[in-house]
Amino acid sequence: MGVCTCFETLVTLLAWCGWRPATYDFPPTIFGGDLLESPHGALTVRELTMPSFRLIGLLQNSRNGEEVVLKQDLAERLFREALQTLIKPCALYDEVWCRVEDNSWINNTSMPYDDGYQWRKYGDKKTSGTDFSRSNFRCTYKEEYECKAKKVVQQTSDGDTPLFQVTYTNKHTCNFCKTISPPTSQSSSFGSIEKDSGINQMPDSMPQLLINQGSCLVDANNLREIYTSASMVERNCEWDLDSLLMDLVGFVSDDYLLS
DNA sequence: CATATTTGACCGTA
DNA sequence: TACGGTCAAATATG
Repeated sequence: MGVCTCFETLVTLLAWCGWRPATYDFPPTIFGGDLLESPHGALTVRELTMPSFRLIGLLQNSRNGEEVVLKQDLAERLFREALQTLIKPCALYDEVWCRVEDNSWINNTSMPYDDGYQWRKYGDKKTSGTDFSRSNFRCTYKEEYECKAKKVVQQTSDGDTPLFQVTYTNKHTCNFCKTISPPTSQSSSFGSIEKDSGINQMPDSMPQLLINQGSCLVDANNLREIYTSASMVERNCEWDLDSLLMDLVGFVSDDYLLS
């Protein structure tokens, strides 16, 4: 498993667990630049898109102007952050999805994140009643695939934990770079939690991504089975996290030593 | 040079 | 006429 595949795998797993990488997908001015700190302050991540994880961008940056840390150390930090998030995903991201109309979803989040699609900003408006501007995005592949998907990002509050309202309209028809999308009524797992008051969390179903593992494609569900030990299952726990960590760090370390 | 963002102009709606 | 969504030329970025 090469290093990029390793990271793509990790990001896929994280996406499934609700982890949200920091990106500059949203107006950089909000954060004063294109380097964002993840909310729990573990890493600065740059130029992260899913599923094409831009490893170079990640490795080029470290916190607080430090010299780039040792690659293996950086990898371990990333994975440890990931594991912490695997254990407590909901505590880190108190986000809520609300359905507005049939083709429209609102996501209130303290952390705008790369949702796996590629967007192009086409407008920025000052709106009445708020000091924050509203950013309009359309799918990058609007022309190519006649994709009508759009999203609007509106910061709704300031302070230590600013809030953002992200409105998605129309489903993607491009089927390009899809990882996580607003929940759909067709989502089987989503139906079970769509009960009270129209407020929902993201569905917890594994994204149906195929992960390029060497020469063969492996369904993400298979990966989960690999890293789920019998004892963990018995205790109704999720993952054999230590095994996952050691394997991932091992993959990355090997690649670093070769480069 | 290709692609993305910024930003004022334009236009539809209420 | 105010507001907000979109366009598109200018500008930035890699």
